[in-house]
Formats: sequence, structure tokens, C-alpha cells
Amino acid sequence: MKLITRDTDYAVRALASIASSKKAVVSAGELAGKLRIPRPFLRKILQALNKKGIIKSIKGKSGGFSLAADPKKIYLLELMEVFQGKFRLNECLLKRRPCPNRLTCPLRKKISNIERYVVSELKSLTLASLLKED
Amino acid sequence: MKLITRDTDYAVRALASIASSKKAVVSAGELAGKLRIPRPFLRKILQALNKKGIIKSIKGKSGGFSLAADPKKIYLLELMEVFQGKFRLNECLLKRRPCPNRLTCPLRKKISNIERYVVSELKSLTLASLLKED
DNA sequence: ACAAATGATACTCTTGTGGTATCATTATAA
DNA sequence: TTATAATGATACCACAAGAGTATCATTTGT
Repeated sequence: MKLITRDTDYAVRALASIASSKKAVVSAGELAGKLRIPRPFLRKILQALNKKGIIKSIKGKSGGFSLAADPKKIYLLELMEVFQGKFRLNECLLKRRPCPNRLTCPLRKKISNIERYVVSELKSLTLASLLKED
Repeated sequence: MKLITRDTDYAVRALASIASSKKAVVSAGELAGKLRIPRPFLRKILQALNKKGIIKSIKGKSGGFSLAADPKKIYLLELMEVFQGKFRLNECLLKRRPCPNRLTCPLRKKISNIERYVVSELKSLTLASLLKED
């Protein structure tokens, strides 16, 4: 089970690399080389981040990407939700409505508690906090 | 993302049903009917539980399954690990060793903390505790 | 001996993850 | 002003895991 998928992971690294670059914009090719991520895959990821307004893009020759917000305002949870959808731990349980016996309810309650905790932890992680120790 | 997959969920319900049955053994067919779970799928699940020693099976006509341990000693985490493998939240991160920059390390640390919390929560859940409120 | 159960396996279908591949569009630098 | 180097938009593909089916062999109570 993975909390964080590959695309989210790559997104975090790419954003960190953009944040710590001295250049105004960084191209996908540059990032791909530096981070050793397949270029076409990284492009797809950057396009998604752009659509969500997390980074800004500049088209044309010598174009590229730059952050659209302060690293302190970019949350890990937000990135996860771009690539992995809304964070829920109990997907399958909730789909099986009128739960056949009341049994699963205490389970669901527990899982909801766990979910709340995990979400609060993930909310506290920003791009800035990940950069600090770099 | 699901913390608990369908087979684990079914296993919990089946065990609960066996535990609360007055009969000495309960057959897969009976359980499947009562819980509205596809019989062949449930059989596979019960066989797995049997192999792991969580339930005992009796073969032949009027055979079936019974618990092999006290419900207080059957842990949700144990059941999850039967069907979902050892519980880890950071699978994909750990696979990508010599992490290209130190960046991901604080992330990993955080995820490990979250993992520890979730595991401790899951460990505290037993079949008995799920049965109580039924 | 037959029916009703489990044991063991192998197969299928669908979805999600981790990518590729193309073509169109934009803009700058030569 | 035109070639080139970037992004935008899509469509596709391969593999693995999740969710379940299907068969056949074996055991045992009636």
C-alpha cells in the first residue's frame, strides 16, 4: 500500500527543484535531466500542476515553469489530491451501503479517526518544510 | 486509496458471523448466504484464513469452519496482513534507494511516523472489539 | 454409495499505475 | 522571418493488483 504514488513523488521533487533554482523559469527537459525522471512523464505531471494553478508556465522557446505560490503555501495533501484524488481511507467500505449488519460501523468509525489523523499530519507538510533540510 | 481491501472486509464479517453463531461449525455456503458474499470468493478467503491458522476447518459432509482462537486474540492488523501483505505506507519511496537528493528524507520520516501511528491503532482493534457493538 | 462439504489451482475481468507517442501551438533567438 | 525549442492536448500501451469464477480432487457423514 502506498500513501504516495510515483507521480506525486516526482511532483514534489520537481517543485523543490524549481523552488531552489536561481532561474526565473525552468524547462521540463532541465528538470527531467537533473532529477532523472523520464521527460514525457514529467511533462505530463507539470501540465497537471499547471492546470491546477500550482505552477505557472511560459510557452515558446526558452519557456518553462515557475512556482505560482510561496512554498509555504504549497501543501503535500494538495499535491496528493491532484494525482491521487481526494484522500479517503475507507473508499471500499463506504461504497457498500446499507451495511448488512451493524458490525462494520465500529470499524468505519475507527478508520475515520485514523483518516482524520493522517490528513492533519499531511496538511502540516508544506513544500517549504521539505526544502529546509535540503 | 483503501486501507482495507474487499477480502479483508469479507474476512472480518465472516469471522464475526462464525463467532456469533451457536453452531459448532459453519459452512461456507451458509456464511455466503447470510452475508451476501459470492460463495466461491468467500471459500477462497476462508481457505486462506484456515492456512494461517485463524480458523479451523472440518472436511466432509456437514463440515465447515470454526474459530481457532479467542476473538480477543484475533487482530485486525493480522487479518489485513493475510490478504494485503505486511502493512507499509511508504513502499514506493523505499524502493527508490540512494534517493537523488536528500529532499525526500524528511518526507520519509513523516510517513514513517504516520505508519507507526496507524499500525498502533490497528493493533488495538480485535475481532472481539468489533463484535461488542453488534 | 452418494451428497455435501473443503482443498488446491488456474483462469478471467476490470481498474489503476506508470509510463510513451504524436501532433498542434507558441514564442524567441539567430 | 524562419527554424527551433519550448509547452498544450490527447491518445495510447504494458503491467500489476484487486475482485471474483470455474474446475476438479478429496474427505466424510448419512
